[in-house]
Formats: sequence, C-alpha cells, structure tokens
Amino acid sequence: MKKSNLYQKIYYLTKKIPRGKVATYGQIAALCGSPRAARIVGYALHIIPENSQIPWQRVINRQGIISTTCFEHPPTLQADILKSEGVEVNNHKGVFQIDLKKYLWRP
DNA sequence: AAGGTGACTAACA
DNA sequence: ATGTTAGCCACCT
Repeated sequence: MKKSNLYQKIYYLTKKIPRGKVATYGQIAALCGSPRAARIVGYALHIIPENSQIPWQRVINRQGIISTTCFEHPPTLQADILKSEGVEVNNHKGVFQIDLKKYLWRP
C-alpha cells in the first residue's frame, strides 16, 4: 500500500488544493521539497487509486494546459469537472487551457 | 540489476 | 513566436 514518502506528500498536497483553484506539477513538486520532481508528480497522478478522493483534475502543467494522456482520465472529463467547480476552461481547438493568473492556487 | 519511460520545465536556436 | 534539447528522478519491465 505504502509507495514512497514522496508519493504520500504528493497526494497529501494535491488534496489541499482548494475547489475552484488549480496547481501546476512543478508547484506540487516544489511544495514536496523536490523542485525537480514535476514528472514524478505526473506519474503519481497517473497511477492514482480510483477511490483515493484525490482531486487529480486540479493539477495541470505550467502553461495552464490540461496534459493528461491517461485513457481513464481524459482531458474532456478533466475539463468538465473543473468547469463544474467554477474554473473557466477554454477549449482552444481541442486544447483545454486555464488562466493561471486567475485560478492558480497560491498557498 | 539496469535501462527505459513520462499527466514536466526551463533553456536554447 | 514556435520547435528542439537536455536535465530531471521515482517507477516499471
């Protein structure tokens, strides 16, 4: 069950992202104390347990773009959930983008 | 055990 | 501005 301390931190911090806000992979990594572990954050969310209660949809890349490739969690679904939480998601020709100036979580 | 991979970034050309 | 390159580091095979 227990993966690694880093993963636990990632999941813990992701849960702290408030509704209506988003965070970037690098941001989560930095809060974990590993500023260079952005890719690990992505991987951690990729293998996220289904019943984990973790708001994976609130984590996006540095450009404010939804970058999931996971078949179980497609960008369309992520965009829908975010919109339902009050986050503006611009569908720019199949690329879902969010205004980080407005919606980036600032701890 | 060792090499490959990726829901990333920042730095260059 | 857009495309390419190189670091990154825990997990997977």
